Amino acid sequence: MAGKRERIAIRRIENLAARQVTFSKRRRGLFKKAEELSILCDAEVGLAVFSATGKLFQFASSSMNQIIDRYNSHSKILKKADEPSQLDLHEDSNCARLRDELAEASLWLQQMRGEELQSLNVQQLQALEKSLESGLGSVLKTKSQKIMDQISELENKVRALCLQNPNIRVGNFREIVAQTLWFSMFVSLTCRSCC
Amino acid sequence: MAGKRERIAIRRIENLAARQVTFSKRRRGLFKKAEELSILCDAEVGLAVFSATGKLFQFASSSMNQIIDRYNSHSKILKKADEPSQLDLHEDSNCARLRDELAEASLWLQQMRGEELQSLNVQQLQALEKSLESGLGSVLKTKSQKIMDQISELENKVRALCLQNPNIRVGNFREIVAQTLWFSMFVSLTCRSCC
DNA sequence: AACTATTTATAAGA
DNA sequence: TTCTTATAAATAGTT
Repeated sequence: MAGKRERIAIRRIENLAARQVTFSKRRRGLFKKAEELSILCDAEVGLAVFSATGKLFQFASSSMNQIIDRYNSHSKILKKADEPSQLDLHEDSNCARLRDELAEASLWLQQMRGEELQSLNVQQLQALEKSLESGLGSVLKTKSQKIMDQISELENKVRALCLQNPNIRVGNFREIVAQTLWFSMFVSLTCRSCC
Repeated sequence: MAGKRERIAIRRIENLAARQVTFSKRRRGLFKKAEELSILCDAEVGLAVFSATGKLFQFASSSMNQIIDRYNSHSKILKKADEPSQLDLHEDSNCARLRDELAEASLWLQQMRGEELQSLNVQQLQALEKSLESGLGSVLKTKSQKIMDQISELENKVRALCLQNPNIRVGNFREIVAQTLWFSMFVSLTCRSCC
């Protein structure tokens, strides 16, 4: 019949076939639990497994590169005074400062894009929200202005054409444009908050 | 008596305390299984877990750096090979590259804050707008979640107090809180988009 | 942190 | 490999 199961000791399985079967089964179980942990507990999880034959299996709740980046920035802090890496050995203080500044700027960028927010408290989130809203306002204003500029430019071109061609009257311009697809697109781009 | 256990759905545990307990339990289980797999099946295993609060937990059957190196050399085949690795470059050019990246990151930050927008065209402004909106959405979501966590934490504390003090009924909690300044603040912070 | 009723993972066999 | 099943192991809810 099926499995009279016994507990096994945790050491290398000598039999190749058994080792491969166990690898396949336990690998699936491990990846499943990794994913469950990331979902249930809102954790970022990265898992890489190389089989004895060299094949790579991986799981990442976000992306493996993002997790490796986060890992590096974390462990960099932990081993500040430890053995300096090859890069750090020849690095002058100016370069190190650049690195710190870049790390800080990157974190800010990530947070403005909505990542890495868990370490912020409610007040900090509130401040970030303000900043994003203000930035969004400026962007919308600039975009509208550029679109209006483009419209005036077009208007000038049409006016110039009209001077050469008396069959078209300048006063018609807005009406003509209003009937075109372009104008409705402009409107939808410009007035996103009001309509 | 102890645990009448039910199966749970695999999605984010809303209650903060329960989430933390489960994280702690399942994390231990996951790391144990990762180690067992590496020993039983002679595999190289690397596992990194960031808690929702940003804390790092890791396991590596050899060393994490070795595993990251091996991962990179594996996945490098899949990626475009024209990307110059920072290890291949001399320190000076590495430092110069840092400077460039910092300059670019700074410009991005400025632009997300609504400065230096004149050099962007309408399409780029549109993309920036999308990014800001998405970031703002995540920030709002995270903020709401943290506030709800704080509320359930408070709720748990009140519930505990009620158990010790029979004069207060648990059912009154929301009504009591609803009368306080705090609750109205919570509501205004949480429901900015709906009210 | 401990306790257990249950669910889940899996070792061995088919 | 895949399925089955007895059993070991993990863990959800409680204390």
